[in-house]
Amino acid sequence: MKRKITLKQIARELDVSISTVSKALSNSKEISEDTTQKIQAFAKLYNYRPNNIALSLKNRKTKTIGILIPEIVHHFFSTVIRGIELIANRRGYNVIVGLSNESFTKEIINMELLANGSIDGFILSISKETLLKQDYHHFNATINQGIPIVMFDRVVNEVDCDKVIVDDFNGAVKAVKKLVENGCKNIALLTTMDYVSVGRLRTQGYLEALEHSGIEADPNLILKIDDSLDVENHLDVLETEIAQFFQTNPNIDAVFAVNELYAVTAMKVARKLGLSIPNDIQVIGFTDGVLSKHATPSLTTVSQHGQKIGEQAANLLIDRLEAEDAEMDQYLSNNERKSDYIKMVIETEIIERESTK
Amino acid sequence: MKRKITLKQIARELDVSISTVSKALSNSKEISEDTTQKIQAFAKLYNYRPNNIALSLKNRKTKTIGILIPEIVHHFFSTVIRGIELIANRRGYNVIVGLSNESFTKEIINMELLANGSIDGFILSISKETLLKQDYHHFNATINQGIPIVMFDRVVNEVDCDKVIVDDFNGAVKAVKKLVENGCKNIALLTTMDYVSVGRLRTQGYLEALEHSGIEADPNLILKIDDSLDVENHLDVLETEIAQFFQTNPNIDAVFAVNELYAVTAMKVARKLGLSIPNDIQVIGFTDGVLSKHATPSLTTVSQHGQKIGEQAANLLIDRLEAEDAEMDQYLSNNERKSDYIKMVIETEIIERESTK
DNA sequence: ATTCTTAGCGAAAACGTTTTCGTGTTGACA
DNA sequence: TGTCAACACGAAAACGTTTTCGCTAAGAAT
Repeated sequence: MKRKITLKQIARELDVSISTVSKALSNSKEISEDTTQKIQAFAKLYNYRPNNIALSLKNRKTKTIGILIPEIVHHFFSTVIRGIELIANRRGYNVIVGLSNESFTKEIINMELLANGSIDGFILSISKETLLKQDYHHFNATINQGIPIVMFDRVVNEVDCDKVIVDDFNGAVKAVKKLVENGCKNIALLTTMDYVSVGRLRTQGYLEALEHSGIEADPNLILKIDDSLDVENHLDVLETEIAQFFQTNPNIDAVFAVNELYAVTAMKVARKLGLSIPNDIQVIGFTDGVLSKHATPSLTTVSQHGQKIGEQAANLLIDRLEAEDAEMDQYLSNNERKSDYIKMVIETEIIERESTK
Repeated sequence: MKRKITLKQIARELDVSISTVSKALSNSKEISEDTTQKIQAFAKLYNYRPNNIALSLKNRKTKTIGILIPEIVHHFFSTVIRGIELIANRRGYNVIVGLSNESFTKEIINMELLANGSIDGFILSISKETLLKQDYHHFNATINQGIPIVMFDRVVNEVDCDKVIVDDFNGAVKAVKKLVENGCKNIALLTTMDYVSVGRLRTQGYLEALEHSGIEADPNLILKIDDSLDVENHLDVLETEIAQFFQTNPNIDAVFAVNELYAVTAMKVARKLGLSIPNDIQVIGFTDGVLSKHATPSLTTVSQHGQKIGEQAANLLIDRLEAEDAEMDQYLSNNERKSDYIKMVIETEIIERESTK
């Protein structure tokens, strides 16, 4: 087992100073061609690579981005990560991933852990518990420490930073309008409790589209599902709830669901009740994941372009990180270069499949 | 914006030496109670936290694990990550994620990048291209540098390291035997090309189960699908291929598929052909993902326990890392403590759902 | 009064870099 | 021969820690 070789070892071996080795390897013209050749050859032979940690310490930057998300086993979040990783790698950064598991405490712990030098900036999506508590001090604290944050999807006005969001409102509007155009009169909404902002926005979009179409919203056609319990493992609860909903409202001719799971479950339940999709009921879901694509019938969805969100978030963060460098060079104080944060909105797109006409 | 405070600043502020501050904060009894109190109070006030990078450099260990996987938008891999992250966090480690995107070159680049001090060890699953090329020098090189590797799922005998694998062979055997017990006579196999080891093992399990049940394997009932092309975006190709397969083999009464996608697609195609599941055809898939759970009918699968794999892999790696520390303390050379690598096999489990009787 | 402990603290090295600033040697030029 | 620039290299600081070792002063022991 040969440990990685260091500058010091090369220097000793070749009987020169550490500085000389360093300079030679960076092709400084301070060093004679002879020595440079010799050193580079030796370095190549022993496969020398500078130690990242030492560089990080010296440069006071790690070239690493911290990603903090509520859950990784989730199609949307993993596509976002893919987007981040793509851009990050292309621009010379690594990504380190932390999972909050929707927990406020784990979110804080993870942030503090990473904020102590391990990363240059964060890309994150807020956990449900944090949204419930409405306690955002840890975000502001890290920003105050000079560590920039880019939030995506689940964002919040109380924190001043770059944001990349899905146009949840308009996505919902588009979806519901499509159902209206397809002739639906009694469009049901399957949504979550309101504290997750995206759910609220989608609900608002639903209402807006109805109003704009001259249809009066019927509160009976809105089913709010408590997602504080682990729905994935209580599918039966979800199914019976939706079944009851359908039975007490037999006039429903369309369903707009704020996520994929609700949508496919609604389809499943509908068919069990003898309803045909899309003939009796048309369905559109939010989030274009693997379920939608492979469901039978395949599900028309509002695609959020997760990968694009990740890419934009990564670009925003890295832009800001490198702008900071430039500012340092130009002796600009933080006050002069006033923080004008960007809120980037990613347009949604309706992917038409078999669950609508 | 206040940058994070350092030992040096505390020392200057309180007019003591850096050493004193460091010792006081670690409650060394070299320092008087008075001074300790004063320093700790000050540190708390300014929210002092030691700089991770500096610690990493000093201790020559980063307390981070590098994960290298072919693809993140994939239910199995994300559950593995979740398992790794769970254990890693619990044992005081962070995880940094790299994606090879099934590319040999990206795999190498990522490894070299992280191996230069950024991480203490790797947990990885080999990319398809690497498996095709059968070039594993980069794995052996990093191991030789003293960086331990734990491989999972897609492993290879040519590299000497800890491994965590699914019992692909027995999983397939169990699945096919179940189909036989359910009365199926003509069990089809939907598999991939052989170079991905897991596909090969599952195929072998299929053959073994048939033989053991006294059924002669019919080559016509085996469909090898070329997964070098991006199947997800060429679903139609997959569907027609399977449709043809069904039509030329109308005697098929069961399907065993080596992954989830093939299985649900087979179900979809079967139903389009007017076949009923599970009455006309029973289906079992490998990999228990989100598709299986929510398909209609829901799919009976061989669960791989991805999270458990991740947990075991993380434990193996961290155990080895910390064993190294202990060895150092005991002045044991690498030769004495001979590397006896562990190959851990995670048993599969059949999750019965609606696609079988 | 002298020596010995011991408590309490600081100096310095080390981890692996990069970079600034010297410094000695050479050759050219006056 | 003396001066000067250019060349080639080394010493040292800095990034933020931890830890070993040494030092001083005070009190105890002789």
